[in-house]
Amino acid sequence: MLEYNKSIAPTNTAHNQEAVSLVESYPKVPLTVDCAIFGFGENSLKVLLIKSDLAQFSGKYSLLGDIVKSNEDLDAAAHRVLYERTGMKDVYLEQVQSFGKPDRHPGGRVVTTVYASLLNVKHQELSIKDHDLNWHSIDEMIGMAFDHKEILDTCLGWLRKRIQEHPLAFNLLPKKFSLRELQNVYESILNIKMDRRNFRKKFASMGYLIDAHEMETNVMHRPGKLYSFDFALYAQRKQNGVGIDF
Amino acid sequence: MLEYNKSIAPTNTAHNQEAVSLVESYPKVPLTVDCAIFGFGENSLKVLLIKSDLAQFSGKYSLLGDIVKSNEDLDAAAHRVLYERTGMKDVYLEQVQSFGKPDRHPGGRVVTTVYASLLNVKHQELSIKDHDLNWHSIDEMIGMAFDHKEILDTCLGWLRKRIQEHPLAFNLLPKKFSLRELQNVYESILNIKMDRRNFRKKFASMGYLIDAHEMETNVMHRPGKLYSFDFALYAQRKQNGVGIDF
DNA sequence: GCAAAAGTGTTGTCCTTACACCCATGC
DNA sequence: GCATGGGTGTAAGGACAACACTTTTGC
Repeated sequence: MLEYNKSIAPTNTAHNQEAVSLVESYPKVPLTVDCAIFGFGENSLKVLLIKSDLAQFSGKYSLLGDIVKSNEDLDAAAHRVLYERTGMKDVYLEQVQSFGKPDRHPGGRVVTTVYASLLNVKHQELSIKDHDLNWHSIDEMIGMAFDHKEILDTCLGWLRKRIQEHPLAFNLLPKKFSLRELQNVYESILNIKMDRRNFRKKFASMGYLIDAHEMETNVMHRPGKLYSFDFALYAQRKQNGVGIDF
Repeated sequence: MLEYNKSIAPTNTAHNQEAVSLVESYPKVPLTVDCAIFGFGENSLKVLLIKSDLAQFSGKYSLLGDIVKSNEDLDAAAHRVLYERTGMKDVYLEQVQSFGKPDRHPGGRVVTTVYASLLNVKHQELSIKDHDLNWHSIDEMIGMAFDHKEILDTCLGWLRKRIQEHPLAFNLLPKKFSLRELQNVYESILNIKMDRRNFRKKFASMGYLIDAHEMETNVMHRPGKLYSFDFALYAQRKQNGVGIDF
């Protein structure tokens, strides 16, 4: 699935001239990517936002976005935005949806393809601070530019669904984490309370947690054991089609 | 969620001029929509395809697509394609994903936003027959133009997942259907066999099936009862947030 | 010693699965 | 009367939810 067909790369033939002429006749629209960059810290889910460029949206916040270059893959554009804004490479990124209402941008028709990205906040302290780039707690509703509130709501819905079916939580945590931290991620994102014993049993029975043989430090209470997630085992089981729940 | 913010409609102010100038500086790309139109008939899942326009893809098939007009909403464009190709309005349509590899179209850079659509084949007999428009069984792999094989695979994955969580099957069936027809839809799409008794129990317990007090006709065996799906009840329960499985 | 969270098992309920027999209809 | 699918119930197993007490550490 999703195998890329390399046989369609342009060649200089009569056929190709026909195709080129066709495409040249197409209307063109400005295309952007926006990234909803989620992170987790201080026991709550956060999203990275910048202050809007436009005077019209003065004081309002927007998602991290940029134009798609004329010969750039959409995924590549999203990774580039992330790199330019935060300095991070090799970050988990997934396409969520495209938004194309004709009046969603006050400057005219702009279609945007939205990606969601999950970061470990701790690893991001080096980030570039242009445009008042900052983490904002999801709960505090702040004024947002364009249709970015709608987009963020869509991404949050996406995240809530995905985290129950895929091991996304581990992209929001350090490599080694305690079970309490893991549960906090789920509770914050889903906005529910979960039973600690059942939560631990569930993850223990899945068999993806590797005991790091380390303990928490600098906590004001009994320290918990640290674990890491067995991404290799997960990939292997997924490949084998063995029934997995997430 | 997904509430549309009407406050951003263009106005003729200095602010707006700033935004307009900004958007005018953006690179522009050709944008299309493609529809993977699924239907169900003769006990198998089908997809509507046309013969490709391009000589380069002579004999190959492609999804139903068209350009997005410069001031057209993406959803509206998809509905328009559907209407122009099949004559149908008010059809179930959902955005699946956007594809933007720079070389996916031999004529140059074209980004496409893909929608999946589910039709009742029986209702489509009036359809326009341009470009050799025809239903093709999903199983028979046929040569496809562009990256439409990849796109179709993505849509099929989407459909398999969605049909287990949402009542999409009823968009592929007549208003009144037998439980066997319903089960056939699930079995064809998921490519599995299901136990008839458990299947019936499951749907009976959900409470969404309305007894039409009619029987099948023209079948070579004992006729089954016909049911319709209680869309109103489904919408109501969904609204109330009562825990539902699909 | 007190506050705060770690760690741990059992029980009941519900959902899912597996499975077999008689019935109604067309031919 | 035979072929084809319609229609039905039960029992076992697995997953999930509810629930309380002891332990370890920092202060």
